[in-house]
Amino acid sequence: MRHRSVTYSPEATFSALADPTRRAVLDLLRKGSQPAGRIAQAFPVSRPAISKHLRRLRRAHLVEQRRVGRLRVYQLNPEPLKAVDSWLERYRSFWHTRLGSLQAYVEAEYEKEQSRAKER
Amino acid sequence: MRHRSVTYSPEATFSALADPTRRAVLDLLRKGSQPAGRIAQAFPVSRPAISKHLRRLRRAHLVEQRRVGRLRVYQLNPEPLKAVDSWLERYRSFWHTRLGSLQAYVEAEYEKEQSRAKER
DNA sequence: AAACTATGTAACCGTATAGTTACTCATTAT
DNA sequence: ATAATGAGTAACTATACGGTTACATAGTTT
Repeated sequence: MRHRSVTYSPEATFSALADPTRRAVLDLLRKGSQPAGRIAQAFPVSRPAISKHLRRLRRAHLVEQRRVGRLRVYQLNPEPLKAVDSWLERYRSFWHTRLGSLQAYVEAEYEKEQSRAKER
Repeated sequence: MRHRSVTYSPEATFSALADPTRRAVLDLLRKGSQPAGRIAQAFPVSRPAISKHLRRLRRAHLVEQRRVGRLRVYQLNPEPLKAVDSWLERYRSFWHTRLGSLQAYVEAEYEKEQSRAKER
């Protein structure tokens, strides 16, 4: 059951990561799993607010929840972050090779094409 | 002027990337810079909608705009993605080393501490 | 079983977002 | 000069979001 082989929607992942509080929660969980209440203590917002952030993180599979007595212990799940990492892959070439200049070339090419097009 | 040494807010970057249309625009620009109109043609939504997406991408510094005649040519700027990449860095250890088991340990430790705490 | 505790949900509010159509502005073509 | 074209902005609408307080639920203590 630990390996459900889920596909993580970049949709859910990126929008979960868009909120600073949620990123801070993840950072906190890097240092170890914690129950909801203790997580909430680390933030100036109300506990229900954190509860909602945790739900969003859960739906994005960025955290997993285990019930321990009346505690709900949250644990970081880095899988969706791996997905982000591999999404970034296609852009890596852009900062590793000098592709800016190539881009400039493509642009120039396009603009030439544009002017040619005008002459039908 | 090309090197303004800007700091990219993960805030702006992640929320820009949260929208599938905007990610698609970036993917499109990977293949070369294009004017706004041509970008818009690639999508089923109205041109003003794309215009607004482009503004958001601009504010996130994920694209740059150059005016060429009456065209506005958009070019991908991978810098903020590099920032995302380095934000991810701190999580890489989580999927490279086997930290899951360590986490389990920390949890157990915490729970023990909890029970001890009860006894004042 | 009654009281307490941890956590999630409901209902509500204000603001942001993505989309639309209508309009404006600047540049190119006639 | 006038028309046409590319692109951004304005105004509006519906929905999502983050926050709040009040309430519900489940487990733990006494």
